[in-house]
Amino acid sequence: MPRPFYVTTPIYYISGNPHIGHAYTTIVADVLARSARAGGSAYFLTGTDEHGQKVADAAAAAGKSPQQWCDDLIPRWQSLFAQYDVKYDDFIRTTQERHTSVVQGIFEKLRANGDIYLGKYEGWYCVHDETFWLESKLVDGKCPTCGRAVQWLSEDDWFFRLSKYNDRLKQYFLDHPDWVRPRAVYNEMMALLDEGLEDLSISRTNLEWGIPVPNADKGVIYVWFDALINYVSALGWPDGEKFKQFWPASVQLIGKEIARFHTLIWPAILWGIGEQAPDMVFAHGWITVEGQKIGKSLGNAVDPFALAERFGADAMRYFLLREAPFGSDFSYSELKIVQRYNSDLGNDLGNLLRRSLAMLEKYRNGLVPQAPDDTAFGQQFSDLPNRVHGLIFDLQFRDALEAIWELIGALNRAIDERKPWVLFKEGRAVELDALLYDLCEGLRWIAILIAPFMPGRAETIREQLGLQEALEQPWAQLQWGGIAAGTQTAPGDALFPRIETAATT
RNA sequence: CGCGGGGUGGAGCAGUCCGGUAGCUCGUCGGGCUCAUAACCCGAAGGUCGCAAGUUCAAAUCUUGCCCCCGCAACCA
Repeated sequence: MPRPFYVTTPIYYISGNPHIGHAYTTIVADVLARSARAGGSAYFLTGTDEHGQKVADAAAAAGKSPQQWCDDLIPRWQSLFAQYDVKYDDFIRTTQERHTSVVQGIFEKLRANGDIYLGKYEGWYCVHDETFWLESKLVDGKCPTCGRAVQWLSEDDWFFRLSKYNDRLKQYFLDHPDWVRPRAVYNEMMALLDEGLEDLSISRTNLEWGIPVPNADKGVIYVWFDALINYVSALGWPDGEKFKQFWPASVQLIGKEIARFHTLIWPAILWGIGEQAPDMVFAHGWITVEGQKIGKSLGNAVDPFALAERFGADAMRYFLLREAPFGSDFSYSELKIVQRYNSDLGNDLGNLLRRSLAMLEKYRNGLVPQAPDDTAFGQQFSDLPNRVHGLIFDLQFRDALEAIWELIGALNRAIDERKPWVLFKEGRAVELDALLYDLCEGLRWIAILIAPFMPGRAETIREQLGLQEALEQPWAQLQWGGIAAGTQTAPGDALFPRIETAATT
């Protein structure tokens, strides 16, 4: 029985509508969770981050209370994930009582042991934007966003004694060189540790939308301190059954811009309350549009709903994980999606299913023949499931998909080389049966292996093959020869109908 | 000297940590096949791996300098 697998996404800050990047991270987590479930138990957490100034501002602009604003937006996020076939186990909202009580509990515990203390927070402050600015950010001594004069503000805030954990963090990084990935992010965080960490202000007295500092007459807890704790509050820290079962997290997925919070501050908080740091934090890259970062200010945000509708959840999931090595930025364009769709999904995979079942239908009335004695494919690909499995849990999704496509390529090649139409015409039944069997069995493997990536189409393949078994099964036990002779197949519509566009013709 | 990432055949990328005949996908050109979603299979052309110097028997890969592009710098995955 493998160790229980716990994967998290960042909780998404709901100051606006979701974009394709939010879908991306969540899909990756879903692929990991589905893969883990096939071999054991897994828990997959996502959710929303609902406190802080920006949410308060956005709500005010819409004439709503912050809570109402969040409540109204939640369905938008949940329907996004549903549209991409994401099956999370829990969806946490930082405004839920189960979360706020844990945050306050952790605050209290850290204050009791001296890791949280009262100090002074000082800096340049723009009253209009309600934002603190570093001296270096000021433009001509004025607010860089609104141009108004700034004032020197100093308030009493609660501080987290982050500096105390600098050495322990550094040692932890040295002892666990793979705990932060990819390498570039690890190096960047190490550089910050070498510079030395300063204590962190974790309360705001000028803000009301947040979790109140416990046993204090004013102030709310800094939104990041609040947000990070979701990963354990959702499990019912400190005594929840799920917490005992699943913590520490196996993989925490984040975007690279929030690496410092997750790899420096988060472990320190955990250590402060006597818990373990997660096994791995993986900071993935950005989806860019023609090399430019996606952002509302740039007006190039990509609507994930429209993409799912146009290409389908499975094709989008495939594209996002196949296009670039996980961890790197990659440039998105609809033309690229169409090309991947047509070549990899339509031509290679869809067409393989179609031509295989068409021949089986024509030559053998759609019935899977006897398994051959000679299993060249079984030999050649016996290691494939373990290989793919290993690559997935090493978060090398692109390589995992390429490995699966090697089998698809080999099957397409076998058809050309062994010419079943000739075998049929010449009555060479043994050879024909052997090939047809291998094609069906290969497709069964493919359905099982791609299921975490493309759960919908994998299921379609399963149905067309006439398989009775569920696709979610331990890969280690996958053996060539699993599809039973006599299985009635049912050819259907094209798996990925070709998309014709001006650019592809 | 704020931190970091990147510059590889027409396009998009891998490979760079642990030097050893430059790889993948798409596109292009030629051929094959007819089971199939004008799909599939085989072959070919095409790169002084940003520039320069250095280390080495050997550098895309290590060192140094320079040029260009792009992110980040307390709340954008």
